[in-house]
Amino acid sequence: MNYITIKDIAKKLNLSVSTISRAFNNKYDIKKETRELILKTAKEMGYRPNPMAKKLVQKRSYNIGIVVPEFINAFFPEVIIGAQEIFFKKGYQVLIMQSNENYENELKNVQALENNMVDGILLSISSQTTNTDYYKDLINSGFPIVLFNRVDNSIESSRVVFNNYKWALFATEHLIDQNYKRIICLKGINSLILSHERVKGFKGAFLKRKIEIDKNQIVEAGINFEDGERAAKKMIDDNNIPDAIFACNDLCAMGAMKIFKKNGYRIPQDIAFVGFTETKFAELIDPPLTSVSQPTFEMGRKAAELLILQIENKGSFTPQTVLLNGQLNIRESSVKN
Amino acid sequence: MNYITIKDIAKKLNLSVSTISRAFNNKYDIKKETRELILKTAKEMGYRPNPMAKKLVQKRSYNIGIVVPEFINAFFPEVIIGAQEIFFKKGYQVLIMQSNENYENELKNVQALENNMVDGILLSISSQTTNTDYYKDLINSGFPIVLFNRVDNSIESSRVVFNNYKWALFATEHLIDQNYKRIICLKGINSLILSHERVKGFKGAFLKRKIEIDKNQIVEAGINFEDGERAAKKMIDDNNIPDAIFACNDLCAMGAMKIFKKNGYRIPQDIAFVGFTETKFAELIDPPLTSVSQPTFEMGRKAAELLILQIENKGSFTPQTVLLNGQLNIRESSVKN
DNA sequence: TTGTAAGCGTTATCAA
DNA sequence: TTGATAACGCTTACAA
Repeated sequence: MNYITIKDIAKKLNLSVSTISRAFNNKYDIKKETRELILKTAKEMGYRPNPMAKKLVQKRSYNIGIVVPEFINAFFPEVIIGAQEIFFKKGYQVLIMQSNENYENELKNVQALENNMVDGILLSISSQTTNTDYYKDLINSGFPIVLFNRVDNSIESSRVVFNNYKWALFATEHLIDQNYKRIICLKGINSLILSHERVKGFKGAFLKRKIEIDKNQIVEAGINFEDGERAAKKMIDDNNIPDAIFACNDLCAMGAMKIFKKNGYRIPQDIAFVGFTETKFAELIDPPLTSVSQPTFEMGRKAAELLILQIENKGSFTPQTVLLNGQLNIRESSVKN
Repeated sequence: MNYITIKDIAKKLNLSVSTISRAFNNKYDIKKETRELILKTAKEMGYRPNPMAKKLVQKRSYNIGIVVPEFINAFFPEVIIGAQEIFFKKGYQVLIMQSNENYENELKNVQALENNMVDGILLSISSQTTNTDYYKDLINSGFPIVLFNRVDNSIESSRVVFNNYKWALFATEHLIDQNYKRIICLKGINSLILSHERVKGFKGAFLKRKIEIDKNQIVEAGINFEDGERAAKKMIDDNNIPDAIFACNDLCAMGAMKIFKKNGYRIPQDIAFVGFTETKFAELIDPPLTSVSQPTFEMGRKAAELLILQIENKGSFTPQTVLLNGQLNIRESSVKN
């Protein structure tokens, strides 16, 4: 749309293009008045620097790639907003890709971003990603990658993760404190580290309180509504009814709640519920669901900062891990009055 | 990461750079064997074209901007995925910005995208946007913009919208057919055209069935859960209880449902409910909510196609409007058995 | 069918 | 403090 270049400004002011260029990058010496004149004229002429030319000569794309497994729950969009906030301020553009929880897509996305010469990538791996060799090679070749939320511990990179252990422990303690006795943990997706950490936190709470725990207290479920429904149905069929449930995921909790309610169980009088990864609906359902909320925007901001740090200090850089804290939002579903 | 250029290939094969370039853009004459040799060698050498150089000389950024009002509900993320699918195939990168339902942000986003020299913008205006002069000027200057979902009819551009009128009419007819008599419409955000269209559809159904309609049947509510709660409370306080409610938004419907349920009303026996803009939770709540679902991904795809069309046929281009159809998902909330 | 060379809009080196 | 000029990697007239 805009064809005014530094050449045009140079011609108009009878200066050289280098002077014009310098006026915009105030790291060089230039007379104050000249500089002001140039800036003023540029504005008048409606000049806008051409980012492509700049990128070409600087051999930097100022593009960042973000690869997430899904885009439908509010979680990742919120992380992305947080990250974008930081990148935008620092002059980076963000290219967002989603893998749809599929490893092939994920790999393609990363490669597409490489082809677009992004300066770095923020990556949250899909639940189906088991082979991370490509990412390891990429990192070893010096390419800046920061993992967030869904990480693989065998990859040596900076990472931003939620303290799943600690908050699962707190959530479980909350149930123990309410004097619930038969507490069940609904486990999330098996392939994700964060699922295991949450289960570990669940166990940790019992350990801390010196209460014995039975392995039947851990039930494989999943992260979807249907997974919770299925798990609840099985408990009812087996006539194995707990008095409290800690679900590793809100949706799963909500599915189980629906089935129990349908079968006449009252919440929390008969069965108490605690969820994890607060969704917007936690407080809207009946009864409102106690859940652990995560600092999504903060996660994005931190990840972005780590990546920029790495990009701008290539070479002298050691991977860092940021562990984020959350909040236990206690609501009716877990409190007998 | 990758420093192999066409020069390197040229040197290695004793050819000129132009021949190499031509091998990759098969619109020029070039001997088949040379071409194949070049492609093979390029691959072996690990050559990747530098997008910045290409963009600089072609004076095209191959960047597209998408500006949405929010990012939290699944609606816009899904539209974006659909759009990205098309753009990606055609070699465009997508820059996503969100205005947080704020006009100032929206304007800043559009201007930031202009500065990044995007080739075009997909825009869905915020609920607070009343002044669209900037966008009109931009369009008049020849800049390709396609509006989607949240549009302003005074802007002359291509647009992709949902047929709100038609589907609100269908949804309302569904209630009339069930023989509900006192039907209320909960209206959405007043500043959005789509709210008015849905109300028009509501009225249209009565007109079609030759049933008189009272203006008290339209109640100002909003699009949030709390808006629905508030509206329901008021009806209860006023002792003005309908036997069916058509809410212009699922969340609003769910808020109202919660209050009525809490006050002992049964759904659908006492009050039937129909929502709009299906959320993932429509079928998960109790009872499952009848709602109109929209083709979100399709909306993104169509908008992307229109924008590409416009970008690639600059000059000879007339704005088009695409009107999308949805689906009425009938569930328990609106059907007495 | 291939090569030469100018040019895209910047930055950056060197000289003045 | 400023200017001339090469360079970034590619495309594209024009020439051969």
